[in-house]
Amino acid sequence: MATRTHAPTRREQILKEAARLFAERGFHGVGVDEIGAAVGISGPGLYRHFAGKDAMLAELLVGISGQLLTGAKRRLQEAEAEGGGNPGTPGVSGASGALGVPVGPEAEAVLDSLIEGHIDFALDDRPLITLHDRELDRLRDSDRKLVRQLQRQYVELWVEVVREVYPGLAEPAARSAVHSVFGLLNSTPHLGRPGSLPGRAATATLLRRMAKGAFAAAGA
Amino acid sequence: MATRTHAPTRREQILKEAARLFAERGFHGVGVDEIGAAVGISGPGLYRHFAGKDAMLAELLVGISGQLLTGAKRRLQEAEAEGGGNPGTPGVSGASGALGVPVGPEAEAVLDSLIEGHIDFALDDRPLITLHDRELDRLRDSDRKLVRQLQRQYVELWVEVVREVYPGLAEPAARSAVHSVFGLLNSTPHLGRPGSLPGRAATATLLRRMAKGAFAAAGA
DNA sequence: CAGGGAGGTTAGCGGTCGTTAACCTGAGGG
DNA sequence: CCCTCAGGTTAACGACCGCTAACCTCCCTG
Repeated sequence: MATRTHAPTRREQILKEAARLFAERGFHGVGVDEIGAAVGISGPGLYRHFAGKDAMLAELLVGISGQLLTGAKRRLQEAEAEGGGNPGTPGVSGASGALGVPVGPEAEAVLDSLIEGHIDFALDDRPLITLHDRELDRLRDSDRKLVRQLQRQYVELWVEVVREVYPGLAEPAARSAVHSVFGLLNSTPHLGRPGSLPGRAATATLLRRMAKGAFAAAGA
Repeated sequence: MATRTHAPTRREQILKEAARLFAERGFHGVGVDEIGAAVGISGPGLYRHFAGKDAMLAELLVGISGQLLTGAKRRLQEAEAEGGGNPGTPGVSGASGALGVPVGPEAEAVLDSLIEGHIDFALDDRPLITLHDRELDRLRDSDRKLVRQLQRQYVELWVEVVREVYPGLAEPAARSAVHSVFGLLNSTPHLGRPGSLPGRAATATLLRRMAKGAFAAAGA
């Protein structure tokens, strides 16, 4: 929450409006003139800020994936520090590597935290969540590889935590379960315009309960 | 399952390939030449079968929505007949109207059946499931209205059944829960190509368990 | 007070795309 | 045996779109 308290720069305005338009009508369905018009300038003026239309999409998608992954890593480390957890055993789940996943009851708290973070993101940046799994194929190869790598790390982080909480889940099943819960949490754009919702807090609570219930049912 | 045992006609070939391409690269990202090439003819030959590119998308989306709704209605009626259920009380849930929803334990069986049907569809027609909630806005107004109406009926049918199974759920919460479970079930396109999956039956079982777990958690 | 760069503008080019026009062909029926 | 017509073909048109070129105009700074 401590990010970005300054006034939004032009670039940020453009990215925000571009995200909204891309989410509404698809990358190919939006012209650069429309993006420009949405921020008060028109057409080719955008090229003072971005190399091209592709570059806007790339920056959006890389930003989303990175933000999700960074937040998840932060939450995992916070839980690790808070729990005082096992300084000598950075990883218990076999050949996993990059990050130490807490064990036992602490793992469940981490999973809750991951769910909470993803819900916040899905509710606060609905256009971005839409783009994130819809327009990936419109990227240049190098950008697409980068985004895919970030997404994969994010998924793997969830999978490790989920398997710690539900040891009965085999790895492929856990991965499928994680993707399915992402589908559940990312359904917020379909829940009607923000106003027909029963309130943000109530929606978040419902989503959290459903996600936990889905995981629990998967791990039975 | 009894539908379409005959050899596929040209129109059906075209629709199938168009659905795949639209799902892969988006409606605006696919040219008519590519669609034609996918069925062995090239470019404008498609116009012997469809009025235009828009018409293909419209037929696909209307077909999907109608198929989902029809299947759901059929399952509801089958359960009604099988349960022998309450011929004098066609509807117990207040001012609902079009269809009689069974009460009590029968309702849970109906919900299971709805989940089963949706999973079958999501696993068998992944491109269509993708299009269904992605390219709706590219339709002409009249077609879009029709599709929206069919989708809304489908959702309402689920909502009625869910509220019968979990009477504690208020209507807006039930609607959100239904949309979220759709998100969960429609996540199959993200589960990797059909082959990296742990097998269709295992995937279906996992999805079914998670959907039921999510509903149960929502209705607590 | 020059001057230079940041951030706009409009005109226009080149390519792509959906669609139409005009033409061809092979199979079935009177 | 011709005629028709379903189902193709290629050529081409018009619109649109991403992007560049050329130019303008403040504002800030030495």
